[in-house]
Amino acid sequence: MSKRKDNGKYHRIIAAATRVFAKNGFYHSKISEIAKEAQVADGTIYIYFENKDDILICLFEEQMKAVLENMNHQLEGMDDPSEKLKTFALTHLELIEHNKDMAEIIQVELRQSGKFMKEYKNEGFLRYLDIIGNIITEGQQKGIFKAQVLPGVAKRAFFGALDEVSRFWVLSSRREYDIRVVAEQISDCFLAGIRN
Amino acid sequence: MSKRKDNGKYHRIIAAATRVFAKNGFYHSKISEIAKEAQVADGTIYIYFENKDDILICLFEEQMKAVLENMNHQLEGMDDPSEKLKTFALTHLELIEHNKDMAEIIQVELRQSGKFMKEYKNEGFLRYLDIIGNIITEGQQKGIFKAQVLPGVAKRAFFGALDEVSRFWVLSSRREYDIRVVAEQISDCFLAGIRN
Amino acid sequence: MSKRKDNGKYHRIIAAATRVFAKNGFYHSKISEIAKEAQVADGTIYIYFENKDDILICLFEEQMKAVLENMNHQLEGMDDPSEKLKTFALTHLELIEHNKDMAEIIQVELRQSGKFMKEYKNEGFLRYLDIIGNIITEGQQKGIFKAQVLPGVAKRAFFGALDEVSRFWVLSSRREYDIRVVAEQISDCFLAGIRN
Amino acid sequence: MSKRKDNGKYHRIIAAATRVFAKNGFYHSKISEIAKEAQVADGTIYIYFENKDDILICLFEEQMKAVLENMNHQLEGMDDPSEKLKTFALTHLELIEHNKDMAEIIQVELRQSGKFMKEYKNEGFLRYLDIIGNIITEGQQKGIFKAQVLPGVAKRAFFGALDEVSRFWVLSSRREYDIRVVAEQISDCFLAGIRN
DNA sequence: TATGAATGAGAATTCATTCAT
DNA sequence: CATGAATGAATTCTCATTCAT
Repeated sequence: MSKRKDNGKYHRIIAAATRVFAKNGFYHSKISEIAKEAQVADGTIYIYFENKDDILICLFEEQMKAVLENMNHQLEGMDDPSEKLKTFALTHLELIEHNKDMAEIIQVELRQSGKFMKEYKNEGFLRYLDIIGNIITEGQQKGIFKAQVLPGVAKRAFFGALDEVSRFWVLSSRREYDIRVVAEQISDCFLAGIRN
Repeated sequence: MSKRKDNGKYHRIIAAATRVFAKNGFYHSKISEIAKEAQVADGTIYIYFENKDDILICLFEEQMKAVLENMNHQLEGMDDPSEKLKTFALTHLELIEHNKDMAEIIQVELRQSGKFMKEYKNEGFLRYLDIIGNIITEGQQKGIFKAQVLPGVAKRAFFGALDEVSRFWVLSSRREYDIRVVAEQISDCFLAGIRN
Repeated sequence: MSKRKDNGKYHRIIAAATRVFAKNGFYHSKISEIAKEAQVADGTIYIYFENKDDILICLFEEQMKAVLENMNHQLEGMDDPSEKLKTFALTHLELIEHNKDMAEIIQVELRQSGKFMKEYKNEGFLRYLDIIGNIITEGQQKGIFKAQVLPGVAKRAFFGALDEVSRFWVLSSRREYDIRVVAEQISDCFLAGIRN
Repeated sequence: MSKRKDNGKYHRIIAAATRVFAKNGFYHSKISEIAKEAQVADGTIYIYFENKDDILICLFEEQMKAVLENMNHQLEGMDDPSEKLKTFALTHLELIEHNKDMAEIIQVELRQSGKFMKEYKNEGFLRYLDIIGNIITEGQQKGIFKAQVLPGVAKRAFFGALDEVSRFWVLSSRREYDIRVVAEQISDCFLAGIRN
């Protein structure tokens, strides 16, 4: 595909941007800093990305793809909806723990509206939410979960609980509680709340 | 640090900024637009605020103060921790519903790290969370809530659930579910999860 | 109209741009150089002009207005179309001689198409041409000039003759012929050509 | 200075550049667009041309050579200076009509000073002008044209008249008058003006 | 010769902030 | 206190040119 190098420049830039955005925030990050971090010329970035915004979007989609695959892989072969939710919670928090930079960007930067989010239909995220929604629906069909629970609300509530807990994690950077304990508390509570 | 020599101007600027920030996002909002919206000269803003960041912080604290007062007022005279949590949920969502601009800013803009959050110790928010924490502790002391629940985790989980649901609200701008139903679903589920 | 200075900044910028554009050509002129030449900050230019292109357009229109007024003033009170044409030629060349910078810009820069000319309907110039056209028509009505001459062609031919001669002037910067002689040669030849 | 190792590539680039420059103007044309239009790699252009400026210069000289040859060929065998001038006018306008792209570049782009024209001694053009000059001198020697006419001025006036008329042609793209009529009007007028 | 990915100098433009009035 | 014209630092993005293949 190329004559000269190309030593994974695309991914090097994504990786560099992840670090830089996490450190400074999107709006305080300079293209030149990302370029330096990626060991690439400023102009090179514009070969691989449309503009600064595009880096953030690609970064997010790239990551969301991996996150979705990983989550689906973890849930594969599971039958019990309750177990699935527990696994979801633990997997999510572990992910956050192991990708603090990424987590911070997703939680903090990508939530910005500023010509973002509003127009950018965040499909990856919606599919992530739907994994939870589907588990809940499945549980209701199996008669395990209360029928009156609204999956559209519950999936957001469950995700929101995990997210807020992990935001605390990411931003505070001190680990007050063990991740397994936190995951358990949240999934147990939630399950107790929706189980018949 | 900002001179609060009222006159109306201070609050007019806060109100204008709320609208402008909500519309464009913090980083895409211009001081000059806020000034125009507040019917004030650009320079005047610097009499009442240190700089652009300061507007956002003041805006947030001003609002947080009101939110806290309102919430405490709603909970005043209540005894049953379960009722309190239900009231918290409903009050929070009603607040969001009636202050979309404000809600968007708090949820979206203030979460930005970019030289924010990290240094800015968001005490108002922490006190808001502690209202939930205190209710849970109280419930545990009364033997109503499970003792093994960690209030530090649970308060964030509960808030996170409400917050994610309301973000959906704010950003989507369509009202798929009734607020009272949503509040009930979340508090019922949570209560079922932590009650003995 | 202003609190602080404003010492003719608009015209100072126009004047500076005239010099800078004439020296470097439009595309090799930097805003910062114009700013320095005008003793103004770079940003100040954007208070008075939309962008770099706008400077050139305003510069041209400003000048065209003056040129038109001057020409109309010179022709005022004249009756004989032949005399008028002679006066036009002399006035035009004198103008060029006294405003070399301006002349160079109009002749060279403004002719650029590059997103220019094509869209920018150059009304000032058209009105300038029409002065010639009207003189010719008038002469034809008076029976002095040949009826078969097409004013729409002749006005351009006459102007083109003057223009090409003066381009030579401007670009060569050496004065091979006296301006009065040149003006006379051209108007005499042209008049001999169209007179009955 | 440019290697003319033909292959077709050299002329393909010239032809592509002609189209691209005419469409966008020199400064808004990108090497990469010319390369694409010529079906050649960007780098290949630098094998045949020194730099972007060089393309324009070569383009111009290449064209001027053809124009000169064509004009000399048309005038070959003619004796009467008047006939020659008429032929010059018609040939010139026909050329413009059949090479609008080329015409636009010569008229518009090449007139730019921008580190051009001033240093670039445009010999082709001067020789083109001299064809006119020589015809006039010849006519004067034969006693047909007025002796007091300055050939150095008259050649520019005649060319300028044709040029301005054809600029109108090129830029307006609508054909208000027939080319033969226009050529006739201009040469007739000019001849009437200089003939004894 | 031919290629086209990579380079990086360069410039236009923005906008928070200041300060003379 | 209020104003808003002026400032100029800061940053994105472009594109001619190079050079390893």
